[in-house]
Amino acid sequence: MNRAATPADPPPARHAQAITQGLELLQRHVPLRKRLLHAGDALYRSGQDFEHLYVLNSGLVKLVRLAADGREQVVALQFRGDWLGLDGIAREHYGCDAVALDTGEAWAVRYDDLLHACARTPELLKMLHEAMSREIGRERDAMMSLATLPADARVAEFLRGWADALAVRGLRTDQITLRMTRAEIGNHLGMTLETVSRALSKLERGAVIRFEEKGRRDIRIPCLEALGHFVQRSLAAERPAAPRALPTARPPAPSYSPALAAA
Amino acid sequence: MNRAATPADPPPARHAQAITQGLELLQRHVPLRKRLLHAGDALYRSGQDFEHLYVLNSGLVKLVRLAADGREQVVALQFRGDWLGLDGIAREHYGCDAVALDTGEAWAVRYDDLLHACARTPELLKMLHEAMSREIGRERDAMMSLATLPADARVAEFLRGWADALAVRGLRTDQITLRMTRAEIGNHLGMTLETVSRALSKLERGAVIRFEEKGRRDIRIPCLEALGHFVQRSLAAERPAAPRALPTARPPAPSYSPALAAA
DNA sequence: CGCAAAGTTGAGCGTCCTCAAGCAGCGTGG
DNA sequence: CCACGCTGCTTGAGGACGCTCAACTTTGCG
Repeated sequence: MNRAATPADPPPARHAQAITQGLELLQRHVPLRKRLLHAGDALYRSGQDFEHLYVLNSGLVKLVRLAADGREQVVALQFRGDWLGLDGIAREHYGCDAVALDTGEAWAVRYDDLLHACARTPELLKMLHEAMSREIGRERDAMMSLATLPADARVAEFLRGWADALAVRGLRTDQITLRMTRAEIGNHLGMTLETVSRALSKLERGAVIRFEEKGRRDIRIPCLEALGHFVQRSLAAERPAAPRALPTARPPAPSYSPALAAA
Repeated sequence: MNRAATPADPPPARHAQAITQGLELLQRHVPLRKRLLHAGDALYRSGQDFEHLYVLNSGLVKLVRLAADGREQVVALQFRGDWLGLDGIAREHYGCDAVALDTGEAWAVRYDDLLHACARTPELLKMLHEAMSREIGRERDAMMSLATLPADARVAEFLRGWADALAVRGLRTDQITLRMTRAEIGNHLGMTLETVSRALSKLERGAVIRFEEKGRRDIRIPCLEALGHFVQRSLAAERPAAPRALPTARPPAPSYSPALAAA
């Protein structure tokens, strides 16, 4: 459980270990209060004074942003090892509600304590910065999904992202239990619950996913790549030739293809 | 220019000073290389090795995310005082192209140097964390715009955000010079250039904005609040009663209304 | 002066939203 | 135990918002 990760391990296992080791590091160097969560519990709410960061040890949490006019938006889903409350640092108030979607455990860390610990344990600081950096990247991916994909593809991409999150944590990716209603998924993806439902039905008809016997909240993913292919087909269909590239970017276009080229 | 900000200053001036003081702090404690930018210059490109963070001292930069399949997405606009390259920390490669939209100056800071300086100057670390936290918050606001607003309102909200960015920096907000084409704005907002054009025309007809004499890239904003009102009217029109609240959030709904209640 | 790039505006159409009806799972109480 | 109601899900029909295609105007630059 705490042997060093080696290059011989398959990548998902390496990542899962990194998360576990990060949690151990945290536990060893920073005073923390563990908090048990049940589905529906709010870890914190938008507008409350910021004092703690939280690291999710298990379970699943949604972050819901609230606009002054009453609009709500599920801006992120957080899994084991993810940090919660990062948007509170700058404003000194949390910017979202953090609501558990499942039973789990969050570790509360006073931000001040964390900073002191970071001063003596640089690995901790590195971990925090990577968490924030990753969060920024994830949000940008989400923006791109919202802005460039049709509804069906957005749902497919959402499932792929969920499966990726499981893979990184060393869990099986051929089966996802959605712990959200269609309305929540739709809200997160910028579409109505009916459109989510239709998109899932379409994915099932295309044999990209399958529903489990009882309950249409458990989804089987026979082949992960098929989800990606579905996205690409959606794009090819509505955009036969050139993607209307932005004028200012990349005159020659080098050979590497970055961005989503992770594993 | 470097007197302390006092509570007597109006809020925008306080923020502008904070930015200036932050830049001075940086300059004083961290080795940095200044780099002059012209419109179209790329500060760095997606996929390049991450080594430097950049702080914008003047000018305007867009961040463009590139998907493996060729899609491009303008994910953020950065103004004076903003940090660039934050999404590179976790992956050790930049996740976007950073392209100047205007003449300006960026300060390059080696990330390692910055960390060393932070160890001895906690204010620096605070500044970095606030920048990252703010970025996360901004991106979430953008996501909410994309997911919940109709096209017209999204354009109005975009202008409001731009004006806010100017206000925070102590600049006049009654006039904006868009340094982007309609296509770039549309890409950023998840709509076509034609829709951007129509939305701007509609805002002009509604006397919410006015075009400057020559060139329709300079926009006058007689009244900042009018932009917000326009957004609210768009929402009220298509959603007469309840906003279809998410099931799990806020049973009672307290009295404070957070989120966008800044400045 | 002429060309290319950017912007505006209109007409037609497709995707997705709205509204509505029906069904399935599930906890409650008679 | 089953009726009942509630919440969540699915599916269809119709309509609207925004995209596509196209023509034209304006601006900027060599």
